[in-house]
Amino acid sequence: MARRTGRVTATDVAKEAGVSQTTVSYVLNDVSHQKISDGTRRKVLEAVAKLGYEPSAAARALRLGRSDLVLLFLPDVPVGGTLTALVELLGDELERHGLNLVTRRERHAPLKALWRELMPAAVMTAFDVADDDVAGMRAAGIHVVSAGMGPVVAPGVLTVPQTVIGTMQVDRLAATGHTRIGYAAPGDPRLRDFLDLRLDGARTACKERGLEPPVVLEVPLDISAAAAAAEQWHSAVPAVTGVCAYNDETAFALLAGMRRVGLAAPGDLAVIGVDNDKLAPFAVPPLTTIDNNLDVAVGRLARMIVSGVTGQSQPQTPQVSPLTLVVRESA
Amino acid sequence: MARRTGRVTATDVAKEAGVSQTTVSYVLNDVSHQKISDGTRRKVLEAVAKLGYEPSAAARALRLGRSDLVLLFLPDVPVGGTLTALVELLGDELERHGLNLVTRRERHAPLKALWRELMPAAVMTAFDVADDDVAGMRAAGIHVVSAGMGPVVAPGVLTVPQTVIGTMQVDRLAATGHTRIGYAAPGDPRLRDFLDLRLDGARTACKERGLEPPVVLEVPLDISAAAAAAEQWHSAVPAVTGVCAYNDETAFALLAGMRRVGLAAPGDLAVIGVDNDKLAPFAVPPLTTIDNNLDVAVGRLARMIVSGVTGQSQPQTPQVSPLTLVVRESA
DNA sequence: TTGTAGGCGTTATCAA
DNA sequence: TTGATAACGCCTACAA
Repeated sequence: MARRTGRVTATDVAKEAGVSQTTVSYVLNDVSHQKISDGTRRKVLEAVAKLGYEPSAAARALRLGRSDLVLLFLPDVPVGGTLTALVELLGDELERHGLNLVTRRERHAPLKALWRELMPAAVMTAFDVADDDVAGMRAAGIHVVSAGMGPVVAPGVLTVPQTVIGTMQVDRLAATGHTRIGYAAPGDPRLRDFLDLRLDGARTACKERGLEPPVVLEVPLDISAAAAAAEQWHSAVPAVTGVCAYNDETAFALLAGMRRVGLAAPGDLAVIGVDNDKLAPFAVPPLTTIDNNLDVAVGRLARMIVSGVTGQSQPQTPQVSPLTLVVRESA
Repeated sequence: MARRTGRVTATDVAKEAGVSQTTVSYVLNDVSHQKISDGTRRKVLEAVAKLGYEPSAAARALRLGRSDLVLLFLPDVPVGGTLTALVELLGDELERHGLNLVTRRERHAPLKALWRELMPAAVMTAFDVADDDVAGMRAAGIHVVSAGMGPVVAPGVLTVPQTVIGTMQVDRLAATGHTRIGYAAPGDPRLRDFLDLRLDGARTACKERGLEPPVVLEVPLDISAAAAAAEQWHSAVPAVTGVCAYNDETAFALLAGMRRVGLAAPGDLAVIGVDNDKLAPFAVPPLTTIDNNLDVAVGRLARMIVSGVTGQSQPQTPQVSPLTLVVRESA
């Protein structure tokens, strides 16, 4: 008695097609070193269609020692437009290859417990990850791809160079004549790691140009606080005339604060963001920003993963995500 | 010879603890009808910790006939803040209960193939789903929860009443003295279904108040186009003085367009959005909008799912997501 | 070219 | 209170 659950199994298909279950498996996975007669193949496929058979992912994973899951570990930061887009794009791309994306936040699950439990085909981390963790996963036959943010450049790593972001912001402000630079830091402490890197980039760029280091003020997503920061920059001596915002959200808040105290961009204070948020063109004035071109980066990541999983080991050269300046009116 | 893969199995734990593999299973799942002596339990747990054992999700799923995956089907619309938040919140909540969220877009995968393949513990759909599909899943022991958008009110369904959104927008405009209403439709055709419902709500509200039906214009995320629409509303006879925007994005575009042609909100044209986007307070002027309180709604959904999966069948009463008006300055 | 048989790691039934 | 043992559905040497 096999049939206790309502599930249609490969054995059912075999019975329906009048062949052995082995043959069904061969047909479905079209094994290269096996010749299947056309008649047999057709019979099997018909039976599959007729019964509506779907292979059990669990059984397959158990047998193969790896599932068709791809684990995405995200840093524990508030999801902005950037990470959202990453998840969406990646999910779409992977599912096109029969892979399923499972997303987790760093904090909740110890990385190791999860990959051991799930036996994913690949793990991707959106932050730099400890070398021995990577080694463990690789040893278990899992393909690891990480999107680091630091200066690390290694095989299997796609680097989104956070420091360069800060540098590009300062470059733009300097190019438009600003010599006293401010930096608008976000309120959320969880963004600390990213902030430090971007800020580093900005500091370096200032130093290289012989400018004073940027004047860092916190600009939370609150108009009053943003207004206070704006005034502080504006009334400093010498006055800060251009501000790098941590991201577009912060830039929006800053612009709103400036408006409240009668300061205009870019005249009184130029503002440049990061992310090229969907709403950036509609800011007042339209927001100049840095676009991280995530769609391009994610395409590469997805390709790395897919080619890794499907065996054809890609060149695996280190990749750096392209950053572009989007000039509008605020800086 | 068992050890071919590097995996630590329950058998390894048993050997280490000097008990049978069965006992390990009992301890780990603390089966209620089984008494385990404290000494045995301790030995097992120590062995688990020492070896770093993690149960195989695949084996478990195969044996149980259901995995710990929860399948989320999203409508094929551009992910706005709303859906993003939903995915994030739901994922966080579920992982707290050991469930893993897998997200798919409607278009790509036929619903049926996917749940048959994955044997998920639960399926959640962010749209109304065909009754026989639901029946099929329920028959397979899968818990189904859907977040419908229509007027359907059924057990296991959380309704986000899209029509009410339109109604509330008109209500607000009417309450502030507007009698000629406009409706700003988004450019993306994939939003059609949502649009129709929201627009219906707006139409109904107008009719009930004895107002003309809303003047519908398309406002894509493009300043020039938005400007043209704004002028058209403003110069109509009688002039449209208040506009319901499909969502906050559309509202931002509209406000930007108005600015370009010298129209001010709410004086020349009042604008009310939907979503309470993070950036809404920073619009010029700050955007009045409808908040769908997704966090609340998602909390309920997650609870429905978790309680369904863990067995304790919740009341399962139909739920309606709470909508609130957030008054700022644009309307 | 097709079929037989064994095992992947778990849970659950039954006997000890 | 504990331990053998049989599935769960699939893949894959190996035999026919």
